[in-house]
Amino acid sequence: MRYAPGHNEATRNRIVEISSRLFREEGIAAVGLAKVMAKAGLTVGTFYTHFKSKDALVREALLRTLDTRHEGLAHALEGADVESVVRSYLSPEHRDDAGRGCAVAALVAEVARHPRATRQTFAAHNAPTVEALAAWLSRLRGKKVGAADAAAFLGLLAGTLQLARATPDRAESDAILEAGVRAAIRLAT
Amino acid sequence: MRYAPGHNEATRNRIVEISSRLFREEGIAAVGLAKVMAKAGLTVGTFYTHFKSKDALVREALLRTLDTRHEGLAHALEGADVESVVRSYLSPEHRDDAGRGCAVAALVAEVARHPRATRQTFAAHNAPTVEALAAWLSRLRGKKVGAADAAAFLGLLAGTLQLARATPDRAESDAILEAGVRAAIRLAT
DNA sequence: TGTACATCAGTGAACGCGCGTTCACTGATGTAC
DNA sequence: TGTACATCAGTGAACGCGCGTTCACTGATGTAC
Repeated sequence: MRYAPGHNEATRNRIVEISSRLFREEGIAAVGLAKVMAKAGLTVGTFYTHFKSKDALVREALLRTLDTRHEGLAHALEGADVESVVRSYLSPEHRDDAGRGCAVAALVAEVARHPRATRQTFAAHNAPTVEALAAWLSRLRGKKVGAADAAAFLGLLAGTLQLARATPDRAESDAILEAGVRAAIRLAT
Repeated sequence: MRYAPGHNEATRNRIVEISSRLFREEGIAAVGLAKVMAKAGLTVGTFYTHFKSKDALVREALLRTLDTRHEGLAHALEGADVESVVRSYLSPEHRDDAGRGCAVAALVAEVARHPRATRQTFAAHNAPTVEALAAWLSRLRGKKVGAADAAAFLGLLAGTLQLARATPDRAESDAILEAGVRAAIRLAT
């Protein structure tokens, strides 16, 4: 069969989107290529006409997810008050839907154990978000907040979300999210 | 061969210690039983005379690691100033030696995706540490700090350590640790 | 207008490998008689 | 004192399975002549 122009890009795109979701939901190691390709309605063999290796897909999925988030973030931080920003990150919805959520919270620990190339992709495409956070925090505090401080702020958000996700008691998990909101507000202002 | 009394316990113990280290270093999924048993100087078959399954070992290793940390912590927090406590957690040494480090930072994201039994073991054996942190923070702030707030504080520490671990540029990673120290001090006092 | 060939995303079977788990067996030492 | 049997941590080979990766092939459509 012959394919419409852009068919290749569209398929490649679909594979990236699907894997990005699955990686965040189940972890990178737990997601096999067969599962990704089946969700894309294709067989495994096709994978290698689009990507050099699983590692290459991992990097692609990471940068896509991080870039997409950054695009949304710049807009979301525009004039938003601290509490609503922090509360939407540390929400039960975000906790319960890791697949559509923050890649840092879902994958940072696993990425830390990946090859340098993966870590570099992660760091490079997380940097714009950290910069945007730094600018936002600077505005809130009325004085210059550096990238490292913004990263620590992101660490608080991601770490607290992870703890909430690992806590089996729902009321306790909700309370951790609330405490995270309080802590983040204290830190941001 | 016949074995000395306590030999069974000693072997079981060794398997738990070794796996606890490897799990924190490489992640639970990435560590096979063959690797654990080889490090213990045994063959894989022996594993099942000591544990029902890999999942059972995971729970055992988690509770052991968390209990051991809690024992050390109560002593470490006794009269220690904020900065030295926080700085020893967010140290380059801790970042670079995950195998001997905090199980929360190393494994919380992976545990969140494990069966409920594992999450319950994790939560139950992490609770004493959170309580000890809450008591310590209460002393520092001069007013009652709840368990959820202490958990958020632990979230800041673990999340920041994870980000530092994933950051390939060493200077940048060091700066994140320093920023984490500042944030934790602000939050604790 | 008709024929031959090129293109290329996708197929599907196979590859070696490591995984968790099972199981018949070993063999040094203990106990029973 | 000597013999028969019980104990039990450890052995090592095998199991089915899913993994990432490879590769000869397909087949609908495009282009060349």
